[in-house]
Amino acid sequence: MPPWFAGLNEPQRQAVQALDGPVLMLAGAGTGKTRALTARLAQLLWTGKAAPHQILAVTFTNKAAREMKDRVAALLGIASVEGWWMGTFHALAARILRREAEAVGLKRNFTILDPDDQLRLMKQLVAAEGIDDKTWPARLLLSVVERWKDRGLVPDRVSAADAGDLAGGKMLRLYAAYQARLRELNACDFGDLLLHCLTVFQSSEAVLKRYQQQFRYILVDEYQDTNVAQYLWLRLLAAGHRNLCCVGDDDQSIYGWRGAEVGNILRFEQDFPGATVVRLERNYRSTPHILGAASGLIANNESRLGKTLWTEGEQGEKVRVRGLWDGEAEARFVGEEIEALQRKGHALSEIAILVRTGAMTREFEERFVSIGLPYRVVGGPRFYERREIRDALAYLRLIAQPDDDLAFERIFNVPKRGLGDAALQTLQHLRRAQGVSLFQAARLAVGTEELRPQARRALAELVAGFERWQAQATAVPHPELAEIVLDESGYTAMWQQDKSIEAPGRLENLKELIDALAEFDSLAGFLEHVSLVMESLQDSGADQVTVMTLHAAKGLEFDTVFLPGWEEGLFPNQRALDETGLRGLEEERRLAYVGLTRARLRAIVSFAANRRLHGSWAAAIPSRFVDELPAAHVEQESDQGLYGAAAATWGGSAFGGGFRDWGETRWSPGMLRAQKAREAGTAGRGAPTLDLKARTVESLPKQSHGFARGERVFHKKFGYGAITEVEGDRLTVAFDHSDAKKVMAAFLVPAERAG
DNA sequence: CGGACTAGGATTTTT
DNA sequence: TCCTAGTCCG
Repeated sequence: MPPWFAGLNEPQRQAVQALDGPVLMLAGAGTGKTRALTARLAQLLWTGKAAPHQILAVTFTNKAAREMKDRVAALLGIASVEGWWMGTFHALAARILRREAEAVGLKRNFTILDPDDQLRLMKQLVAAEGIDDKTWPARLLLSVVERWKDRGLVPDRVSAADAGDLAGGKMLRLYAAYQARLRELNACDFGDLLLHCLTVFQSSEAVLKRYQQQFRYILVDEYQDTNVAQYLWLRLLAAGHRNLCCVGDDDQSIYGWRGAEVGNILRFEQDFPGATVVRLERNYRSTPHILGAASGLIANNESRLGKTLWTEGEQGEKVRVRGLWDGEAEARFVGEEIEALQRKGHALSEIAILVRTGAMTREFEERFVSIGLPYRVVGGPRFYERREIRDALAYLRLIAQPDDDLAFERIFNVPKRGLGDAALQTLQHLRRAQGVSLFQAARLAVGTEELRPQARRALAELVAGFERWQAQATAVPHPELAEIVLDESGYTAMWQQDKSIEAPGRLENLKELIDALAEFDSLAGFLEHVSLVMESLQDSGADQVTVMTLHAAKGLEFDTVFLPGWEEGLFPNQRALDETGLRGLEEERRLAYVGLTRARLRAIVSFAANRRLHGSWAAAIPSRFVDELPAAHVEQESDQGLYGAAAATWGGSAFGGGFRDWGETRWSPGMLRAQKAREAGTAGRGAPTLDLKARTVESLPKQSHGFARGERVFHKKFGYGAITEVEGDRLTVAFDHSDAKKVMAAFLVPAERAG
């Protein structure tokens, strides 16, 4: 028996051995999915059922593809497996489309547009079609196009009903114009990579058959995050040998907002009759308490296949739930907890803070900087999205592909050479009239009186530069060429003269770009890589805490996971709720599930009663997800005595009373103290009620705050006001000097006791 | 053309 | 509150 079977459990072995026919591997969080997958690939090669080039393996990210390649090679005891088709949908589709480009009216050296270019293009077209961009922002219309592409819809397949009155009824025309313009530019956007592939496959039986025959075995990871276009792409390719293995977890589908269809995985058995379904339910990652909390939470979702994750081992620590005054306090709390862990010898690299929105990282960054805690933020501005990198790339793109008008527009006045809107308008006019590219138009304009002498001179120099660089491209090694281009264009000089603090870093990044360039055989190869692999080059081995979004955390695991910001509106995110209702809510819940299941040993959920959003303060209510965590696996904590007046009303339960079914009522000593203080009318400002042991409570009585409608109250942040509504311990207060707000009773004191 | 100012908007994001 | 994109004026 080959070595990769060692240590696999029964379902995992089944997943490895069921090589033929359709297979659905339902792999819960932390159930050793990657292990089974790599073993399966090794098994395919080892049994001789397929050569590497006959296996199509699709992953969600480039990183995942790399890791899988390395792991399979390691299993087989070789340095690397050459020649197989492993990568993301987009990378694989691009590889196919490069060969078949002519069939969809593109040249083989087509450009893959980045999101910035896409938006710029859409803006131009919105203006050209006479659509009011105030009512119909290009951003929105672009996302409409993207969603259509996600569903595999080319312009003439979109129904009038789908288009509705979008863009004032001009949406279909706009989509067609967008596609037409992309063809003129010899360019594709990301969605097109798949969409054009589908067109190729559907229009040529022979071509499709060739690929069907080649790919004897197809394997897809993260199937729950595939969209319709990807599903169709797979179905076409798999129709030949029917050896399709899809791996995923419906409970971890979190990309619906960008077109992913959980339905793909839910429907698999109907789509591929006779499919073998393997369930990996034994979790090797988390403690029973963490797993229990996560399972209880996700059980609130309706649309799921349902799994029963189990694990052996010690119960471990309960999931801690902690309420705090505001975001700042929350960051302080997390910082302190991390320092405590650090003192006990825990590695910072085993600690992560998973936030719902990117903006939330800031509060933690500020805190960590001030206490000197090493951290890194994953995500954020990616290397290839930096301005200087994108500018440099635009130069290189224009050398490789002179029809790339978007690249031309980007750099024709960067560095500033006295060319502006007027000059561009002239060139655009010429471009349209002559049916040529902007670069060609520029070349033409140099020989006319169309432009002012100054602009003409500048443009002539630019055109001459590009002609020279294009000629050099064949003779000079490409990293060197890049250096020449950046020097001669004045781009490097521009940043050298820039006195801002970012300038040196930008020059540094440009150097890095040149280094990266050297790792590729050709300029074209490099540009392909750049457009398909938009990941940052960060991966320092330093011992630092990781801060990132929940989305970015998918597939990762840590000993300790902090989950801050569990507040209604923030998480579940109000916008997700508004836009997709129950579907959105369930996706948010899956996101919470993903977050919890990242933790191996401990998870700490927190929420704040007040949060600053877009500059203004908002009172927050604990997330419904907090209520949904099963009491048996949760330890609830809250602050008291920390916020002066607020502590006095602790008995009213800032964070406890809102929880349903929290088991039997138990009063902690601290609560009793606070309650007594309240009854006695002595606000506990500064009262030493902070007692670590006393803070743990399992249940809090409801309606114990004793506030009534009409009562005058004082709130530390909002000042005086009157209660207009009471819903449990959530009160609506009409503040004298602020709008009416929902606040937690615990943060109110009767007005007569304030001050 | 380019710097300064102002108004609006502000999830999640890999490819 | 903070950032960016668009507008206005020198």
